[in-house]
Amino acid sequence: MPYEPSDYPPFAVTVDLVVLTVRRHALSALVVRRGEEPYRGWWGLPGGFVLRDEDLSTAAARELAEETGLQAYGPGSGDAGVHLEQLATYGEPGRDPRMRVVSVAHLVLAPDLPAPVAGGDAGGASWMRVDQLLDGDADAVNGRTGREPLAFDHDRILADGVERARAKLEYSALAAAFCGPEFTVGELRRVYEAVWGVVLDPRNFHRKVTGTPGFLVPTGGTTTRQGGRPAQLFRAGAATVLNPPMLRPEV
Amino acid sequence: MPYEPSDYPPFAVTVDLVVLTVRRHALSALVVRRGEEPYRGWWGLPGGFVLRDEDLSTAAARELAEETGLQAYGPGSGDAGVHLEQLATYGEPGRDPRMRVVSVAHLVLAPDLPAPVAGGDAGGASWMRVDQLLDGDADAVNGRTGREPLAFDHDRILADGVERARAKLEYSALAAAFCGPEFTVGELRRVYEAVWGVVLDPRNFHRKVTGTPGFLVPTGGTTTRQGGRPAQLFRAGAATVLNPPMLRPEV
DNA sequence: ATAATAGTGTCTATGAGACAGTATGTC
DNA sequence: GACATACTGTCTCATAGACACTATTAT
Repeated sequence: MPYEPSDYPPFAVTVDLVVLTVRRHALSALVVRRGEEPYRGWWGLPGGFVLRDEDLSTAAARELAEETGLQAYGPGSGDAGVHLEQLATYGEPGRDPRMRVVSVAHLVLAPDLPAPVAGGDAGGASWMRVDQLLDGDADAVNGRTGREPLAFDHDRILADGVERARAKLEYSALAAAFCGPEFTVGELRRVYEAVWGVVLDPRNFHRKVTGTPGFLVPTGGTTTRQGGRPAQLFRAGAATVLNPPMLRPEV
Repeated sequence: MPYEPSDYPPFAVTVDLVVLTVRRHALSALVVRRGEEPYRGWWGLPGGFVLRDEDLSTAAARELAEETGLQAYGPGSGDAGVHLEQLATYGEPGRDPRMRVVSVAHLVLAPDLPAPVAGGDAGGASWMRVDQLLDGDADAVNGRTGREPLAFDHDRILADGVERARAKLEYSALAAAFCGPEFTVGELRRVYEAVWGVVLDPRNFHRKVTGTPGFLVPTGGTTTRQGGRPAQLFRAGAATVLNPPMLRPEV
């Protein structure tokens, strides 16, 4: 039974990006206005086709740079850049009306960007609050919430990415990926509060994160940019996994 | 810029399966002897091409049934069958010498099968101990361990699948997926011990799992198949997430 | 002074881990 | 009887969560 890959149906492979950041105390995602059919004029996740000799994570990093100017580092890469990891793959027949397209979604965690992102080949890019994008009962039977759904199955991809980010904050040191190179404990706490949508006790949070070895490294500096008493500045430590984990409050 | 998916390079898309079980106190994976080039005669993970109108998880379930006879249920499906979830996607150029192949790996957790699995279109299938398949320094500079590496990048896929399984036992109720429909607390403990490669205190384990609401449901029966005092039989409860988690001992 | 945030200390409830001891089957 | 496993109870230590209190800035 000599079967060759070329005997099998051809697929197009794309990467889609769930780029998350925390802006003004709200978890936000990067969306682009689509300039092409299908779903022309709709908001969607940034992404694009994987090139012939390109690895999946390379394609994701390239698309990220094209659409946002952000430099990513994959697992095990250098020290500068934002966090990028593979999220999941979506390949339902019919998810793209043109042909069979399999999309490998990636998750990017970025610090708050000073300038609004510069669009690539898409019409325009924008940060939108995740709670407004997802908003529970989307096109539920009666609940007209007025929000526009994203193109393709991007609502579901975004939801999966947000859930992954929320879960990873519990047992990894990734929260620092939402901050700049130097940050205070209070700023880190506000990241957790925005991503989880909860309020955390500042005192217990401080004790917890400063007591976890390898999580935070004091840089020696202080800042008063949050007002109040000057706060120590930290940078992310070498620890990548948090043990014991930081559990989100149950409600 | 009218760009169409068909303008972009064609990929073949496959699913590969990391099928894990616990046999004789050892975490084991299903491997098949390859009957075709490339890597003819090597052991590899079961898998195959995704068909034209087939979802990714459907393809994984189909390949699983073809090669093992196991019936899978995806997330949100019925009540019979083994656990199947998407693991990750591997698309490095050159991972298949024939052409560009992107493989969506899936993880299957199955109870110990009474009969050795019946092969599909592959030469033969076999359970092999994970510790023997992975075994630290594979083709390390000098450490000739004598083990044969798997075809393609299946060593890495297997390692990722094993790590996912180990991590999921901590915070999910998935350990029961390795047991039959009815099992004792001791049998469940031996699953944890085999997957994590540790020894757990039977008394504390018993207190922990029976005290977690929704994890175990007593069926009323008892068994002495492990020897000693008859043990209560349980089936998996509705709980899917374990809170607080069952942390693996550090060391 | 007031307000705001940073940081420390202290108490309590809960759970993990160590381990004594009892129960009930097979040989 | 010995032995194996199941199960219960008790103790100790670590940690999460609640919250009082002090410290240091801006206005």
